[in-house]
Amino acid sequence: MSATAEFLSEVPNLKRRAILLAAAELFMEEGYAAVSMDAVAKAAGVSKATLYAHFSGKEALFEAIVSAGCESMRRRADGFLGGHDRPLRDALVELGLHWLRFMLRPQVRALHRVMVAEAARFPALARAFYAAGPQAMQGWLTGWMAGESARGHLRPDVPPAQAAEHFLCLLRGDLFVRATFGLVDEEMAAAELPSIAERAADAFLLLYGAPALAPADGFA
Amino acid sequence: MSATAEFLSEVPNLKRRAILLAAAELFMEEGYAAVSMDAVAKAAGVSKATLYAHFSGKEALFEAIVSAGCESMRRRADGFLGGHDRPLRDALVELGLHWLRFMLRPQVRALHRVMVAEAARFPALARAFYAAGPQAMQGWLTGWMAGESARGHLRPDVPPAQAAEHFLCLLRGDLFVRATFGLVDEEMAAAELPSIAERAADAFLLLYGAPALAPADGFA
DNA sequence: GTCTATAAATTGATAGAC
DNA sequence: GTCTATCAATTTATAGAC
Repeated sequence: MSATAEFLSEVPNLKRRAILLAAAELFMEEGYAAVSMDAVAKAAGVSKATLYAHFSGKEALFEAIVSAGCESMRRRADGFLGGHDRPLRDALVELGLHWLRFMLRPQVRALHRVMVAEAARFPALARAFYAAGPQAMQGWLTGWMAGESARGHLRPDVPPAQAAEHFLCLLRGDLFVRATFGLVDEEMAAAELPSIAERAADAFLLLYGAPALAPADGFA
Repeated sequence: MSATAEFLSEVPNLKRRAILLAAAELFMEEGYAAVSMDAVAKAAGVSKATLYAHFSGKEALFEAIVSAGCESMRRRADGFLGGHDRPLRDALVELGLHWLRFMLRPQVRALHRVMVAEAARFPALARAFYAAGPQAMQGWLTGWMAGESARGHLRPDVPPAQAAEHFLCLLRGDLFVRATFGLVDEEMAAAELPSIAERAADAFLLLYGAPALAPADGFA
C-alpha cells in the first residue's frame, strides 16, 4: 500500500527531504485533510517547529509535493516516445505498454487520486497537474502523430490531435476507471496490459491508419 | 458550485432527509475528512445529538449518502438506452449525448470525485459505486450492442463487451480527464458535446459497424 | 427524538530555550 | 535550524434534561 515518493529523491537538504517524503506518503495514502501536521512531523522524525521552519503551513507543504510530482511527470514522459523508424503497429504497442505501465504505478495513481480529490481546494495546482501530466502527454503524442502523418502512415485528413486523443482513450478503456476506484490488482493487470495495448493499436490503425497500412479486417 | 443532492429527495423522515441533504452537499464540496459533524449538524439545522440519533457516526452517514447515490445511478441509466428501431448512427449519437450530459452534471462529478478520493478508506463502497455506475452502464450497453449485432448492424466477430467499452471510452475522451480535475466549464462544454458524440459515433461505426453500414471514408 | 452542555482528544500553529 | 512545551480552536462523540 505504501507508495514511496521517489520523485523527491533529489531534494538536497536532508531534513527537508525527510519531511517531503513523509508528507507525500501520508497525503497519497490518506488524502489532504486527513493528514495532520503532527503526523507529518512524527513520520519525518522532526519536530513541528522544524516542520514550520521549512514550510509556512500545510498548504505550502502540499503544493511543494505536487509541484515536484509535476516536474517528475514532465521529465518522464519523454521516454514514452520512440522514433518513427519502426513499423507503426509495433511502435504503437510499445508506446501504449510503456504508458499503461507508468500510469498504473501505485505512486502515479495515488498522486492522481489526491489531485482529483483536492482540485476544488487547489485549482491552480489542479491546472498545473493536468498540464504537466495528461496535457503534456497528449501534446507530445500529437507531435509524434503529426510525424507519422507526414510520413504517410496515417490518413491525411485526420487532425493529429484527434488521433492522439483517441489512441490514449482507447488505451485507458475501462481499466482506468477501475484503477481510479482502487479496484485494479497491479499484478493481475500486468498480465492483461499487452493484449490491451495490442487491441488499442489495432483499433487505432483501423480508425486512422493509412488505407494501405490498415490491417485487412477483423482484429477481435 | 453547490450541488444539491436531489437523489435523496425520497427519504421519508424530515430531519433525516435534512441531515442527509446537508451532509451530501458538504461531502461533495469539501471531501470526507474536511467535513465535521458539527458542520453537518449546523447546516442541517439540527443538534449533534439528533445527528447521532440517526447515524452512528461519520462513516455511517457517508455510506448512507453514497449508497443512495448508487441506487439513483442504477435507476437513471435505463433511460440512456433507446430501442433498436432507428438508424444505428442516430441511436449512438443520442445515446452518447444523453450519457455525456448525465456524466457532466455537477452532482455526478462531485459524487465521482468524492468516491475516488475515499476509495482507499471505503473499499466496499468504492466497489458498490463502480458496480452501480460505470459497470452497470457498460453492462447495459453490452446487452444493447449484442442486440445490434444480432440484427446484423455490427461486425459479427466483435465481442459486444469490447464494443461497449470502446464506445464509452471514445465518448469520454480528454473531456473527462479535464472534468475530474475541475477544469471543464459546464456551459462551454455543453456546446461541444454534440460534435463529440458525433465523432465518437463515427469512429465507433468505422471500428465496429457492419461493413455495409460503415461510412464510406473520412469522418474528420 | 430532540435539545444544551460538555467531555476527551486532536487540530494548525507558535514561544522561547539552545 | 532545531527542539520541548504549549496555545486556542476544533474534532468526534456522549450525558442528562425535556
